[in-house]
Amino acid sequence: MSRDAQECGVNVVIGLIGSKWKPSILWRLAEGDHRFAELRRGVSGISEKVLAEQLRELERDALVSRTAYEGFPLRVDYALTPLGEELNDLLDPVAQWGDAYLADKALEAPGG
Amino acid sequence: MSRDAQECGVNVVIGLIGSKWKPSILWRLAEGDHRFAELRRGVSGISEKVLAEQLRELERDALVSRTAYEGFPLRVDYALTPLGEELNDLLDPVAQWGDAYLADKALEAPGG
DNA sequence: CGGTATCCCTGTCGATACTG
DNA sequence: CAGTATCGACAGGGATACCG
Repeated sequence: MSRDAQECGVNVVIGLIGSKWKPSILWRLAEGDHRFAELRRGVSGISEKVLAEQLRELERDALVSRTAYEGFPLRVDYALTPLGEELNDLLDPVAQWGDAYLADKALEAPGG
Repeated sequence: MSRDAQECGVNVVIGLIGSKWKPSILWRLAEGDHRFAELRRGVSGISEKVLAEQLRELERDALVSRTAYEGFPLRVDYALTPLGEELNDLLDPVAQWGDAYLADKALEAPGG
């Protein structure tokens, strides 16, 4: 695959978090550690398969860390890495802009 | 489709520019107006169909404006709207972070 | 609880040919 | 030059069932 699209930097970030669920996962994790089931509930309609998938990618990309505990019942915690927090912070103004954009659009097309 | 994923704001922005080529198109446009063929060359391996598609979406989303001139040969200019510039500016630090991320990864896996 | 395996559906993108 | 039409490939994601 490599990078056929320009390496705008933005493309890198989109490659990292540009999937359907990753931003939501990251937001949840920004609040603190979460277990698998918590994320499953917190994120909305995501399936187990996809959540696990996204989590593995996030882990691979060093944005999220996974901690498994030995006891029973099974327990695994997911948390943002420093890198993940960095990105999350960076994305905060973007999120605000996105909200404002949405509000603006709502005004233009109230009948939506 | 609507928005099943959380409206994190980031998801909004990803919906706007999270496709394969839009960031690159936006970067080009950030340099100033461009004609269709200029974008086609500037963006790399994008096909006419996809470029036209992306441009229409960008226009629909009020990020890009289209200006057609009557004369011949045909001439159409694309430019960032104020909103588009806003977003582009906002994304600049994100792009820098993305570059740094990439450089960092390159160090970790030189044999990549 | 915390996952993995399977199968399918859909959207996105790519190649190519054609039009005003 | 600046697109549109058509067809096909492919990856991401969804539903469901099963495992340690």
